[in-house]
Amino acid sequence: MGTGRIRIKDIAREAGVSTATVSRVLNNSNKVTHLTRKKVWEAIEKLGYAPNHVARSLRVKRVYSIGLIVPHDIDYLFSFPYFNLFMHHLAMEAKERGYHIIFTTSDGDESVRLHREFAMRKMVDGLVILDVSDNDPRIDVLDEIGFPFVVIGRPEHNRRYLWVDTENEKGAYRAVEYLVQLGHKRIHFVNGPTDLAVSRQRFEGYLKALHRFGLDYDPSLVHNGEFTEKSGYDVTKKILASNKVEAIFYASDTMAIGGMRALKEKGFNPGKDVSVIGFDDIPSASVVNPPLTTVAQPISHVGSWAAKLLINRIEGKEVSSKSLPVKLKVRGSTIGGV
Amino acid sequence: MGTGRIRIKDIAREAGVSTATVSRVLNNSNKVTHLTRKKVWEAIEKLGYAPNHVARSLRVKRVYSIGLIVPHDIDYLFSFPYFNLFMHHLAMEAKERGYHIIFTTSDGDESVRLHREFAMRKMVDGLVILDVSDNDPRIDVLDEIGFPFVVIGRPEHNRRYLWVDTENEKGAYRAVEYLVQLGHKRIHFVNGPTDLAVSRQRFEGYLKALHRFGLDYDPSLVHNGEFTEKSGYDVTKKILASNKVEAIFYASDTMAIGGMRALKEKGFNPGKDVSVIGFDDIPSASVVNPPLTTVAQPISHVGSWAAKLLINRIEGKEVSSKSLPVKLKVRGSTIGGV
DNA sequence: TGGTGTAATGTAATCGATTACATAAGATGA
DNA sequence: TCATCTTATGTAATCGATTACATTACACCA
Repeated sequence: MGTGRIRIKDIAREAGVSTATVSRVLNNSNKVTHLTRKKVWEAIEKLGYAPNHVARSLRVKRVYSIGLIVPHDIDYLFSFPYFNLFMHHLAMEAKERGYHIIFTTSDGDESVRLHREFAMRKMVDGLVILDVSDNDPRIDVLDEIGFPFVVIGRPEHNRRYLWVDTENEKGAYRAVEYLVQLGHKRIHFVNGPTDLAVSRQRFEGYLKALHRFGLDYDPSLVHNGEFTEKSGYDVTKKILASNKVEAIFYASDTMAIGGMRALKEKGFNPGKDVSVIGFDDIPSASVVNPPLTTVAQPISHVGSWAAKLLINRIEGKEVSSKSLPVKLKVRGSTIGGV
Repeated sequence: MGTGRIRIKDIAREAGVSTATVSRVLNNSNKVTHLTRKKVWEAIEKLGYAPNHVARSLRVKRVYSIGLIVPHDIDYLFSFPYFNLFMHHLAMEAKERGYHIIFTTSDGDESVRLHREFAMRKMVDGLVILDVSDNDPRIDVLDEIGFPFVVIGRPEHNRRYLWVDTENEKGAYRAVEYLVQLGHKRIHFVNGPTDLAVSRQRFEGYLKALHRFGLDYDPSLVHNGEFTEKSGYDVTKKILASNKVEAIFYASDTMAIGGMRALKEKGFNPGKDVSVIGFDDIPSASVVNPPLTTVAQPISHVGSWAAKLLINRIEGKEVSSKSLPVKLKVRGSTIGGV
């Protein structure tokens, strides 16, 4: 029957104790008699009290929430695979530790200002940084303030901060390795934007695999686009205009799906006369035709590890960055696949 | 160079005014001289100050955030179409008004407790209720406390609360109407769970269209499942075991995608010898083969209207619930489609 | 010149919890 | 029995802003 207008003072009066004691009961301080504890809980039940979170936060200087500021351009939204899966696992792990997520969107320009504001106004205890690029100004800002954050991805090797990443290099390596095993020799690579670390890491894996299996690196086989369906389509059209193709490795599933559309339009039959591999394993990957062979990212683990590490840092515990394993899923889009 | 340890007091001292005046400048009170305003802003810039959001919230009794508590079972996650699109537009509209989203997950059992807690502890100013069912206890709880909320969907006609909904009935009507126009007479309907209002409303539209076009209602053509790919697959298998099929209307795209898989396994060719229509227009709908004809929901508008209405209610403005229009998108899964 | 009204600013209470410090009540031992 | 120590509880300061109310300064007019 609580209307929410009950304060700790009311509970103290009702139970015949001081507010300090009520607070101690609420926070499980051990220095309270069993009897008083009982009286206090009875009063709480009777009046329907729940402590005001804001007042508590002000005093303890912690809001028990972590911030997630997501660029709201639509491309990004659908290109970051499983975005809500990531977010759910972030939130679940956070809740486990008594935190929740504060979510907002930003367009590119205001993103830095928004991160700074979240930190300076103490709206959250820590921030998750998505979609990081080289020399990301958000990182400088947070570093300068000394505010806790964790980066999804790993932009530069010489920077020291907390990150959670997937094995991008190894994933690309595995994809190329598999294509080589199928007998392919000319392996096209449709990569993401060059200024993203992910792209560089996947390119590195591509290169290493070529080298390992004695294939020459041919720059004309490597193309950079955006992580979108349209870009995959466009780049593939361009490839088809001037090249023979036997195998294409796309740095994202959305690109690969666009690419398959272009291939089919030109009369190709992925999985029969051309091999296509994607990266991510988004939900659509298994429902397109043919089902897409891809390098699966452990997105849910990325989410929970991000929460775990960030909260550890917030609470002053020992932390170290984490790289999570990827896995090749063979489906129908590669020759001889399922 | 702000370390975030600057308080309003420091600004007051630096600018040679009182904290009250600083506060007035920050909140754009008109009763401040141009000169003092300038002095205060200079001090703010110089010391790198940003007001503490928690302290402000405590005083003004508003946290400028709205809560979104999402069930974390994976089925729901992928069956609610465009979940992140909804969420982004919710967040964008909210930000426009100076609010952000507090996001957390719950499993079924704790959901009611969590909603109550968010309200009672004043962790948010209002709540968005997703995935509502008949006699939803969350609604009773919030009503009793007198806490602002907006429901996505419209469970019962005799209840009075704020909701945002799409034209489910009209959408189903349009789907059936289109199938009839294609010449179909036996129209299967694979609906969602019977206890959801959405299901009832779509069923109502199905019935009305049948009636309007002089077709008899045959209960054996109507089936209830879950809004998942697997359920769509299973139900379709069952249908195929005992029925001839010419047209199937699925109450969700994920179901329709599962259904098409079952149809193809049995040698059917959607778009050629059988018509399939979905509902939602999720991203996958346009990439499956054949592309899915479907009733598109204006999810982004649902998000922004939810924010708009809820914030209006929070701020004591006039509000009324909103029903948003759907639209049939003809693609390749219906005979004669694109 | 003095009274009155208005605009700008200051003082201090307030929001609702937590917690440092003070105190009271028992327990213990000589 | 009394000094001492321990444990439970209370008192009041505190977190960092906003704002009701008080005050000052000045303009205006009779």
